[in-house]
Amino acid sequence: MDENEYDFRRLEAKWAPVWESERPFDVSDEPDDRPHKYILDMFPYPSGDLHMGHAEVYALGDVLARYWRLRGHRVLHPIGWDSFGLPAENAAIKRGVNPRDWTYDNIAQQRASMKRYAASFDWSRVLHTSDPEYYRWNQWLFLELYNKGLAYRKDSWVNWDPVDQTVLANEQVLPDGTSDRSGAMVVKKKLTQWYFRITEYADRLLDDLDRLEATWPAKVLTMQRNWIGRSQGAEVIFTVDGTDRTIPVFTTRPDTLFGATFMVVAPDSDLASELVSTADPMVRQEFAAYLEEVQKKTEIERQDATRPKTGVFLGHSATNPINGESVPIWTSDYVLADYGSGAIMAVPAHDQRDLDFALKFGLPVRVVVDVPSDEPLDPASSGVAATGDGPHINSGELNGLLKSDAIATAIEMVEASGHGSIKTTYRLRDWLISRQRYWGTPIPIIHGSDGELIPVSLDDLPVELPATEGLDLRPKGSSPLGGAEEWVTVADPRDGSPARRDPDTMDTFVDSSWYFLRFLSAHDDTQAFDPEKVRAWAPVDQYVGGVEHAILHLLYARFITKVLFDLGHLDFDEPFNALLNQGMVILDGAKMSKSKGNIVFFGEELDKFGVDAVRLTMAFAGPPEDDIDWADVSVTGSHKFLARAWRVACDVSSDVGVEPASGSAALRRVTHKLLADVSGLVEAYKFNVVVARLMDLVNNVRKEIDSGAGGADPAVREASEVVALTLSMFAPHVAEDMWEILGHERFVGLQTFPPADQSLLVEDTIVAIVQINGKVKERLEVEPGISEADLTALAMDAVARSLEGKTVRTTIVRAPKLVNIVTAG
RNA sequence: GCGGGUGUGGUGAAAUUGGUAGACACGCAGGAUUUAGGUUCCUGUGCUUCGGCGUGUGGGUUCGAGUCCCUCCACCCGCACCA
Repeated sequence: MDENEYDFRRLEAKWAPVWESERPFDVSDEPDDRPHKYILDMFPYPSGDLHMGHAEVYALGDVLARYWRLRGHRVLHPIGWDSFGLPAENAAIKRGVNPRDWTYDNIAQQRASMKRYAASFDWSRVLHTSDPEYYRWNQWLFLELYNKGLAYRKDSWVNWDPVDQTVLANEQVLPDGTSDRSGAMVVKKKLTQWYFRITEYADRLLDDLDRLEATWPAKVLTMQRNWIGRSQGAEVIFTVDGTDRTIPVFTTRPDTLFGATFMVVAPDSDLASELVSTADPMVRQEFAAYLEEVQKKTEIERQDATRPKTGVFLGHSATNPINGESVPIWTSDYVLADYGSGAIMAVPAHDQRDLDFALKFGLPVRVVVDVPSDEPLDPASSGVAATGDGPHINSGELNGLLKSDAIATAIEMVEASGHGSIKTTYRLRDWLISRQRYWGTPIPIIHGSDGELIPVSLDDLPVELPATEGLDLRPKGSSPLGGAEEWVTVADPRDGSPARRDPDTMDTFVDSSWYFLRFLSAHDDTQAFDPEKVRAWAPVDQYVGGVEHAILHLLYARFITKVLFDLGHLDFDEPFNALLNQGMVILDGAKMSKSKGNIVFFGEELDKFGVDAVRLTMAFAGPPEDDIDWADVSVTGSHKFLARAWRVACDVSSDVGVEPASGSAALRRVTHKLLADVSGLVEAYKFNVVVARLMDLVNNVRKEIDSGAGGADPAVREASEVVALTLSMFAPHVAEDMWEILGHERFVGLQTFPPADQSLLVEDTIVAIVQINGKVKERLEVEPGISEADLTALAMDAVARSLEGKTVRTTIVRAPKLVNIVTAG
């Protein structure tokens, strides 16, 4: 190997061991005066080696971490593994390996790849969520929620695979309604599961999004707002005729109460079965058949709004509290059991779904809002519901009122008679956290023989997973942990009688909802996190990760943070001050996938072009939020640029510390303009522009060396040092080597940017443009301080020929940059 | 259907507050060095009938619009019977 040739393999082999032994980016617990920054990349799931998506997120996250160090901040940039989860278990079943071995083998591989990738992580704080040292505190968190009444059990309808005998996530149900594992038609089954009461936080989760407006992507804010789906309206209470059973309904349009001509109840609700139990045998039979049909439908089929309405009459009627009218009660699957009260008042004239149903089953349609339109058409004959505003008719005291007044008046009316009130409803459901899986955090609850739920004492945590030996991990409808007889059987803490552990494990999103706090006290075995460290570092200043977590992970982490705030463990209630969602790395316009065979492998790219070239390409490809099509970018180009930058450092022949003032003013201006602009650019995530400016600076140094004063020019040294510093954000090996070649002590990543010299930023001359009627005609070199009058005179002179025979009407002057001459006619 | 976003050269993309459109690259063409190729260095490269024309379409505001407003078109993403 020639030391005078740029060779990325040599540089990687040279520097990786140095960083490995010196650990320049570990953050100690010693106090430090520098301002703090907590930069966090979403931690990976260990499902094999790293892929190009990881290459992007860890390249971009490292740009930000390294940037803040260069700005003189103390930066915490930790990494860990989200290592519980289903793929480990699937691999275990399929290949007969131990899920633990599979997981930790993959972690070892990813860890080696990450080190090779040279991200500036603090390797002293690594955590794995599948370590008992971590999930112990996950269990502590569960108990904190349980004690606060935020973790509870309830019956619910879940996706059930009748062949594999297991619960499936919605994502595991294919569009045709079959299981992605067994191919069997998925059905609904009612099971008792653990939930976290996230709905209690719906308002705060929604309202606090306003505080993130400037620092989170608009897309994520919108998605979360839609997901929470706050809807304001009223609850109105109907009464089943001949009984004192009441049915509350939620409506956003209480003003249309006079137009309610029937009610609809969700077929899978308790109310429907209760009502039908006292109906004719004929009705009962029809209902039973309908319910069976509905339950055969998948969630996907059911959500198809274009499907014709179906339903049956429930054999009862109810009284509308606003006008005492009796209306029939039907059931239909367009009403959902778990939204609102699972029952609605149907106003077919003013709601399309109700109208579709009414027309199908011949139910009456009564117009109560006179919606002005070009072609007034009766909804019953047009088939189009009138959803607009207008004066109310056929509505007693509401007649003549417009929507907003009518809503207020209607609510007053039902409130006065004790039949309703203002009400807010949410789309957000409570978070189902039970999983009938092995590879997760055991739920720290003991079931007494009397059915009592007994939380495991904090002293007995962690409840460790039993060994897999002798366990049947195959899906069978209940958790494999239930088969670990010795593990599951415990003495009831109350009286020593036989009791059983809860056999379920927690959703792995629980693990990741607070991991950013654990990094602050990764090895503390006395508490989940140290409040002192939390005060020093949290919340996270900058979070980096994919948009696929826009709802789930980010919503859960926000929820858990608010819970911990309420419990007094934190003094902030939003976990991530700023969020960057990087795009995907795709190939030939499509997402990479094994089946399509369009995969670029992380390791192969590093072998071919080197770590620095791949990282630089990630930053230079375009705005970080956009997808990178690997076919459209040039890693070779990045490699060539890095070699060019490295050679520039080799050509510097002045001494360390040489006074730059005597150097080329033109080159110094380019150098200092970059220094002046780099902060704004990085903080606006314009990494691609920083790289472009860096290339420009290198081109300028090259020119100065080759055709200017040469490598001895002090400005060349100054520029090369700024190149090394700036480049360290993108290409750590090249930057570190340049720094050494330039005669400095390592590490370049621990230096700070010199301040930009403002006096150097002023141009000697600038180009003013002369326009006629807004079109550019001439360019003039002028002094920056030129007066408006002088500039105008110069401009007039420059375009005199074009102005011949024309009358100048007015002149717009923006000295020193622009003159626009407006002519008449 | 509802909500959010994006449209700029052959390609990836730049463009403070409205003020030189296409920075920086890739690709391509030509040249120098070397010469087997590659590397390195230099020059050119939006279109053009050489008048001009150009930021998806059509309009508007303005002395001036990629940027602001309206219309339409295309594509991407999210949600989708949520009462």
